[in-house]
Amino acid sequence: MHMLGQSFNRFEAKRYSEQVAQMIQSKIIKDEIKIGSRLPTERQLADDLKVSRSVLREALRLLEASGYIDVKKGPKGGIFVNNVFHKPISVLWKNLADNGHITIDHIFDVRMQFEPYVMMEATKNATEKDIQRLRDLYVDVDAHFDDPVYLKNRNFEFHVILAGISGNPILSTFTKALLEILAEAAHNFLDLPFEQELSRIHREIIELMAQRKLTAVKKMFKHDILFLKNTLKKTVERDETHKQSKGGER
Amino acid sequence: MHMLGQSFNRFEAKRYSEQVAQMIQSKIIKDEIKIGSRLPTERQLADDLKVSRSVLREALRLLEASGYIDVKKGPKGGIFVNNVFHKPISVLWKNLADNGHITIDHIFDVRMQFEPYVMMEATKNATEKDIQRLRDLYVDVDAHFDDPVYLKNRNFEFHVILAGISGNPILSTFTKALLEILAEAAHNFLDLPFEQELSRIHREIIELMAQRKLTAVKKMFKHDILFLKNTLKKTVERDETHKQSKGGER
DNA sequence: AGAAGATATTGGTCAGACCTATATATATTA
DNA sequence: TAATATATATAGGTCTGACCAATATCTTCT
Repeated sequence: MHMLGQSFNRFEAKRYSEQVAQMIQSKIIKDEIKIGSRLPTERQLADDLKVSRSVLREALRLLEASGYIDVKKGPKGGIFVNNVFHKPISVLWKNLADNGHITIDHIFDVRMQFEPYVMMEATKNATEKDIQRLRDLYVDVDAHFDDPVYLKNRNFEFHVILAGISGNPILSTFTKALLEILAEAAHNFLDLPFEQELSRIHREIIELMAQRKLTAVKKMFKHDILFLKNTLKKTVERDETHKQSKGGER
Repeated sequence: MHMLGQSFNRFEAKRYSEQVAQMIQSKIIKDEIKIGSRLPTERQLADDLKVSRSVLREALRLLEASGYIDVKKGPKGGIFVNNVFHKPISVLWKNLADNGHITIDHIFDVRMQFEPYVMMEATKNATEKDIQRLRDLYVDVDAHFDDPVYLKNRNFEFHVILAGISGNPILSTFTKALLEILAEAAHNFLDLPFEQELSRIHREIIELMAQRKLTAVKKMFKHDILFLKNTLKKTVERDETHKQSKGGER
């Protein structure tokens, strides 16, 4: 690799892989590469950037770990750009939860601490368009009211969009990270009545937001989180107790 | 690679590189690999794990991005394990701050929101040993009271230790991430009187903690953060104004 | 003793081969 | 005709082995 256009970050990064990752990241951030688009193949990209495929791949691992891209195999596969703030901080985070170093309580202590703030900021900043976006999220929900996966995805997305409306990229990322960790810690818990109730609460929150009822929103939102917490704790604890009967030791 | 001991995460991860990364990560977390120790060379490790060096290196990039390891060149170089919660989330985060997508305000909005909570939890949970650890941090500070770098490191470490005492790994990681981003956004601002004042505040906080004066601690801590914010904002804004005279366009 | 240079160690990069999952088209069969 | 095999091409995943480059340490020369 001779030179990647310019130098980055004041002093040039050490490895080519880091430079490549930062360059692609910059282009994504600056919207020079559209979200959802597919980058050239590994071989092509490596060639374009004048680096070996190994270097390119190490760069991809970085971008992937930070959630900038998804990589899929096969034809119609490739390297896809996705919304930065819609992706987990790192695959390795999940492992933390799985190792028992992060508990449900840890997660909810943090959520209770700063998601209501996210909620407040979002309510203050929300434009009519934002509110509409939230409503749209649940517009087809009645048609899928028996589909737990559909509901779960909506309910997840709700929090992500909210963080986005807050206008603070850090909040977006943290929120997303927390939800990802939570999903892992809760062993991807899925329950229809539970998701239905969450949808109901969320839609109620949206309308309160539309009316800018700050206090009510905050109260409802805390209710939302606590409801989630209690349900999950019960399930997970029940799981833990039954664990002994399962063979897998790891 | 035939099999890495066991399978991970319920369903096996896709790539070997991810499996390797998770395996090494697990060993670090379980303390089977000591912090500070040096892993075998890339060639040796790849050989041990029955994977190619390429796969091993992609795994290293993941671990590095998540702060689990440091990699240095040359003899006496190699792969070093470091404290997970003492390292930045990712090199790419820094780039975000550098691109102006994350501002000082974003960072401090978040810090103000949840670091006081960290402070509270730490004060509640702190053992005598914890307090002593904090005092030790500043024990040699008088001898280095003219050394801004020394002070800066202590003041940084203070917040990290505090998050550790809180007992919530998520808070630790977020705190560290915020501080790393901040350092980048503030262009590694360094000023002697400023660091001296921070040291003073921190030592005061430690003594208030020792006496479990919750309210006083919280108040002092907020003061600490706001002082930091205001100082930084002034400096950074001044920097921004002078920017035009600098040639580098990037 | 001190400076200059040789050497060994370890990560960094490269090139090219082959493996594997998967979407799509084609052929086969009920 | 419609459902189901089977072939094929695409794009990532893995492997090998070579060579480059930074750096700590030892050696040699002044």
